[in-house]
Amino acid sequence: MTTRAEQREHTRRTLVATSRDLFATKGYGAVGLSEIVRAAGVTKGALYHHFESKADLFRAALEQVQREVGDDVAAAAAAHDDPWDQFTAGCQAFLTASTAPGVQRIMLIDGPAVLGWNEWRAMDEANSARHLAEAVEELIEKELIPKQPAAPLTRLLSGAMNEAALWLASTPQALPDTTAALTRLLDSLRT
Amino acid sequence: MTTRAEQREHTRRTLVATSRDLFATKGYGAVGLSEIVRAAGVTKGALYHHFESKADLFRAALEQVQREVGDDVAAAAAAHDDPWDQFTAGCQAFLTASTAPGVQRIMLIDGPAVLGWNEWRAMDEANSARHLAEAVEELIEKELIPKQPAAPLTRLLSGAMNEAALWLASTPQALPDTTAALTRLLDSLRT
DNA sequence: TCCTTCACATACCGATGGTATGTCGAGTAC
DNA sequence: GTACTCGACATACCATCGGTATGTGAAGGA
Repeated sequence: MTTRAEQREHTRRTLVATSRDLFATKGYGAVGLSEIVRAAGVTKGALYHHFESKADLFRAALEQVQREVGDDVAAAAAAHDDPWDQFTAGCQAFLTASTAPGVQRIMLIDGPAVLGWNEWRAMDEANSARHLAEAVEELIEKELIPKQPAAPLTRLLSGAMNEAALWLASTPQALPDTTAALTRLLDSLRT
Repeated sequence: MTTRAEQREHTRRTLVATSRDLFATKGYGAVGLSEIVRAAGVTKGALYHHFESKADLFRAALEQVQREVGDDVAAAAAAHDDPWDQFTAGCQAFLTASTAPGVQRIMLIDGPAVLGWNEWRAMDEANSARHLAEAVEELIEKELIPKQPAAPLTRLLSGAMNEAALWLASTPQALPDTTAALTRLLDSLRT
């Protein structure tokens, strides 16, 4: 026998997981609710019992993706002691994680379009991009990077890596050149 | 009396112009075809006579936006003789042009989502971002930037500036800090 | 045991992107 | 100048979509 809370959690999880797959492979606009509920084995009633709109369901999927990427970045950084090594390792880990299928489309393409850039940014900051901001702040504080406001530089780097990840998705053979270029860029920032 | 070619060109222009305004202010998904044709003073028949889908109309609007931005960048670069000055002036011009209303949403948010990243990239390369690629190649060739493949660095810089433009839209007071950070980043690349 | 509540399922709605067909005037051949 | 063609739309229509209102049966507290 399954308790109600278990059942609830199970349905919600399935909904997020299946919609995430569909959103990632076909894009938000090309996926209908009917397709989602069919693949999840529930009805539209269930969907609207858990989420208040299609965009709200997408938001849940996006949050999951961002948390996964954020965890990957944090884990890669934690493997080093030196702040600078943590920083570069985290950046490379972000590139790798973002190139994985099931991430790109949701996190970098449809995210801003569906939720609006401001909300997307807020979520990004709260999850995956938070580590980048903290790392940059620390490097500036320890003067491994010239004293300057942290936020603008963080955004520049975040944008550069986002774009690189998108490019790698369609040009995977450019991975070595791209990581090299990123490393060169980061190194050139050093004091 | 108006010739047929004139009439044709006129309706097409108004369609692109009005839809561009609507797309820019409300976003692609939130604008209906009925709203577009009403604002343009034509019917859906006319729209589908000129464009084969809503996305195709968007494509025309995007192309217009990109060309304008590209022209701005080229003009700013042409005002200088030194290659490095051309480069930095073009980058700053891109930031300014992209921050203008009626550009951001279409070019940076909805563009990739509606047309897919690959097509968006191809259009970007063909129009506004072409100048950046050429500038980077020239700088590398003249060894003002260390010898390296041009494409990856171009993408990193393009992404950084796109993100900066989006950030400035919601945080206009950060303009001086952001241009400073960009300048610092570009300078640090120099040989 | 009863009865409320919750987790859905069913049935339905307006609006949307897209299409098929109708219309009317500008161009063209004679 | 007349007749015919064709292109630039307008009108009418359709399937599907996101979203809502209502029904239902089982869980779980009293």
